[in-house]
Amino acid sequence: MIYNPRSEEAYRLLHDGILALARAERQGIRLDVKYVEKKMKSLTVKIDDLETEFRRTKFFKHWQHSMTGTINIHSGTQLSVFLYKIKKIKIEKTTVSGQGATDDEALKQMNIPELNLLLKVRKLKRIRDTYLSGFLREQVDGYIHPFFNLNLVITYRSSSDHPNFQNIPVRDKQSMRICRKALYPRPGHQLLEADFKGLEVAIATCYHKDPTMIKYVSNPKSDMHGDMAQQIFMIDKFNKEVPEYYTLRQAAKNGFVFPEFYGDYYKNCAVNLACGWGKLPQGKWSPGQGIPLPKGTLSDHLISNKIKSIDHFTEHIKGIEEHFWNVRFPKYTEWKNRWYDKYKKRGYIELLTGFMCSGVMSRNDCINYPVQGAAFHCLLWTFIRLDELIRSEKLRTRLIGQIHDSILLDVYPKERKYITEMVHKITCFELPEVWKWIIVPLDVDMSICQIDAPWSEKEKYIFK
DNA sequence: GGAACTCGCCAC
DNA sequence: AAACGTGGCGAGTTCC
Repeated sequence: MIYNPRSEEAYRLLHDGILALARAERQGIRLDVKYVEKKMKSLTVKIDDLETEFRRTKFFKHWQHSMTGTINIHSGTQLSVFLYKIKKIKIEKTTVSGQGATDDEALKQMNIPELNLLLKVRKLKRIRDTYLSGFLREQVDGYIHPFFNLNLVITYRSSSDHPNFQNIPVRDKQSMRICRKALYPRPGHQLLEADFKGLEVAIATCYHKDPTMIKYVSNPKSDMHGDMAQQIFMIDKFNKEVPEYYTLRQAAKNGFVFPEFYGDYYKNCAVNLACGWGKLPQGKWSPGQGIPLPKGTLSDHLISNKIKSIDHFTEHIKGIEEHFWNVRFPKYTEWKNRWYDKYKKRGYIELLTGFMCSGVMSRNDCINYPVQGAAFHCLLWTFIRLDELIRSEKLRTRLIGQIHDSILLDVYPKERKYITEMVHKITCFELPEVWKWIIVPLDVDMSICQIDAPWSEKEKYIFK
């Protein structure tokens, strides 16, 4: 529901936005149908081989004898019964409904080699049955036409379906290559991706205006995640060019900073940091454990700093969390409290882009929704402007997709220089000019594929 | 035989 | 006091 003085502008954003997105839907993304069909077949062979291998193991025989009906090795329910009721493995992790979990994390923890076969099969099946078969089912004359919705997400973000273009694998290299190798530019064209850099952090800063955060997001040489890695892991001379330290920086970013922004708390962060990212065991630590560092391993380093167990580490992270919110970013904390109090008083919150969120919201919801929503609106505004530009100048480049803070274009190579300059101009200059509430610089990262190359072959693009 | 649910997992 | 936000989707399972 939109009911505020800026509702006309807010309305126009969604009106123009959905039209621009509909034009992208109509354009579509080129699919290599032959490749997908071939790959699905070869994946099927691999999956069958792995399943055959699994069925020969003692583990499987035991499972089979333990039950009366026929086994479905892909049934979480059956696996849960076998692992926790028959084999009586102690439940370390439960599902939301309280059953013993059988997800990746739970199975890895058990250290049963046969389960690794099952995990491999799961991954390959997902590639085949979710992504490749989805592409094939949805393609028309060699093009997929993902939908982009503006009316389904509570935070005012978009969603995508038929097929979902916003969850194609990227982090896992094998899955990324297989899935993204299916998607091509038009003949003679090249795929270009433009991503806002740290968009949600920048937009959050426009709400809370914490001076330390303003410095972090305004100074390209500063490095919040590096600083947090240095503090969390107690590194004297931190240098993100050192590969081992870069890993710690990734851990700090994805295992502490972002979860804290979303409202997580230190206990979860500590376990994820140490056991997930750092590969340390739960309980007491011994020398030589965990990921390697320039000298020794993570456990060696932490033990030398008097942190000898997950409990010690959790206490340490508790201190880091307190420092993070009370010393490093106190104005951010004040804003969170003020913002939530305001919601409790009025029953709604207002986004910087003029939209309202109301209804029952938790504290975390109140703090996250306006950031997610306004950040996506920056993307949508850019998308609309690019769509107008491409149509008014009758360019051959096409807008073909969008993933929350990034835009995918199918670029006519002769227009590449012009398009990338315009993307830069629109995102970094025009947008903050029009929306005065954007008080920190915005920046955009671009990556590109060679002419006629698929999406899996993306490289960094330096346009300046 | 389909609707609704749970679980697991992909993205940002 | 509470304790990570938003989606889509496939497969298995249960309910009617």
